[in-house]
Amino acid sequence: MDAKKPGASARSDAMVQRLADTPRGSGRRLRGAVAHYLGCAIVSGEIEPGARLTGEIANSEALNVSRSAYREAVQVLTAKGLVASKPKDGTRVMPRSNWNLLDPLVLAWAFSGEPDRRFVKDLFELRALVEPGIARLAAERRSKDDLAAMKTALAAMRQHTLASEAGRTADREFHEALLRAAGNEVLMSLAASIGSAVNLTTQYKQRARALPRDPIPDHVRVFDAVAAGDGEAAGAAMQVLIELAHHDTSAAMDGAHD
Amino acid sequence: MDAKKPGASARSDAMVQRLADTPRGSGRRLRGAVAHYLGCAIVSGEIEPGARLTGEIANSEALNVSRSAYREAVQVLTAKGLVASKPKDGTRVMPRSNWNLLDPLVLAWAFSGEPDRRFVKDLFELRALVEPGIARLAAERRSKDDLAAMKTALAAMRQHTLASEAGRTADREFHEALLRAAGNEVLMSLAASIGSAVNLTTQYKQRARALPRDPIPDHVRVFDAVAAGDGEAAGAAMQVLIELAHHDTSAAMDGAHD
DNA sequence: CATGGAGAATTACTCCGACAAATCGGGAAG
DNA sequence: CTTCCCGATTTGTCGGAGTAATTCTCCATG
Repeated sequence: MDAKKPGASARSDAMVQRLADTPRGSGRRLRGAVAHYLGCAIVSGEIEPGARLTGEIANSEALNVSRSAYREAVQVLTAKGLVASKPKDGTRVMPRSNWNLLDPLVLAWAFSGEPDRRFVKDLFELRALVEPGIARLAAERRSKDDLAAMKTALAAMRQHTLASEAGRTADREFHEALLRAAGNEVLMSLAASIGSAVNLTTQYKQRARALPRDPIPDHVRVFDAVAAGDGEAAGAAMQVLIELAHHDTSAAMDGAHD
Repeated sequence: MDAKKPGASARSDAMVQRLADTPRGSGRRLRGAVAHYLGCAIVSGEIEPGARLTGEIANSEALNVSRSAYREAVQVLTAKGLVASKPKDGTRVMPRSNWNLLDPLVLAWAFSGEPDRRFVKDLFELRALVEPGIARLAAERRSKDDLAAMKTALAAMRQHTLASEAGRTADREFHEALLRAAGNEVLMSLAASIGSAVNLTTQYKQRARALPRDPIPDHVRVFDAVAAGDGEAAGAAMQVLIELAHHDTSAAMDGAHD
């Protein structure tokens, strides 16, 4: 059983290829590429929950990486709740309910292929729950510095459009300032995850060449309400902003039927 | 460089001791213990953000573990956003904003010592934002099966008290059934994290021997509203439930001044 | 004096091969 | 039929060696 079971060898080559394809720019190490490869395979459903991964030795050889690198990649997946390992039983994919869907990397893997409609809907439902609340808290607690930061971010958004990298950075800074104003570390952590998901959907929207709306007025409404200290208005304004974003994203996904 | 720099050796012994203290029941491997040790040290602030961890070789020797085990532990921390590693620069603790505070393990580390008042407040703020929304969605979408599951869980809660393990399990099952009814995977993932935090605070409440309130009526109100399909009422009932829990927890933390 | 680039030092990263520990399944003994 | 033990399988841990990336320093150059 040493040599060429042609099927297996063919798949190995394909795996090595896909692994080599995952670009790993500065900082993305080999183990990161392996984790990316496995993570995508799991999140996309290619490997179903309950299924067993091939043994470490075999799998690491198939990917042409050392067992150490492979194991470290598996540790990453384990840390995110995607798999669990036991001696004799091997490494098994955990049920979806155990996955840490809010982890930025897991989100990235989920969006690496065609994003699942259902998943996007769920994400926007979460945003609709949380972000208005953040806006409300921010309106009640914002300091002068917070307002100033939001103001400059808003100005930058006006100058560069949202199509440019600078514009998107300004958008992020606006939301980050809002978050700081809310003064809640846990919400910050959650919002960071959501933010990375937003970036991915935004990217996707652009891929579909749908950039239909000027987001500035909506942001201004949020800012005004926060500046006025009106929590209810801030929450309402943010809710509108999210509903519009959801609408745009849905439209982009519908349009991308090609 | 083999023998006794007395200071370093003393600390090594202490570290080895603390490492041996972390119990690791079936499934908790050595690397898990190392991750626990380092995670606690970081989350507790013992190692401040921006600080550099000692090099792999030195640190793994200090803990009396192999470099492989140590590295895999660090991978776990990296996966949770607590640290980042670069050649030449070493492994540095990331700023708190980068931490994945909603990860169950990170939460466990955060609650391993005296829980931070501020942190608990932030957590309850998140619960106050999210859980009423979950209840509302559940009321609008619940199926007959969901209602049945909630009913049986509620009955179990009545039978065993919340002081027993069976009672707490029933409590978890109630909330899990509610979550399934809401039909949102992302919310499920988030709620799982929150749930683990709730367990920890509950444990803490009991440590402080404060178990002042009968939680059944509140749960019944939520259940009735969900059964009736009244989203607003369900959200309101859940909000009350959370406010009471927050109140109890705060009281327990005040009482635990000893 | 400022500035940019070549090189040295440091650190994490990857690889390898061997052994230990844990777990599961089946077979022997009661 | 139950219980216990033994062996096979798979992950877990170990130690050491060499590679690659990043930073810092220092010197040459403008």
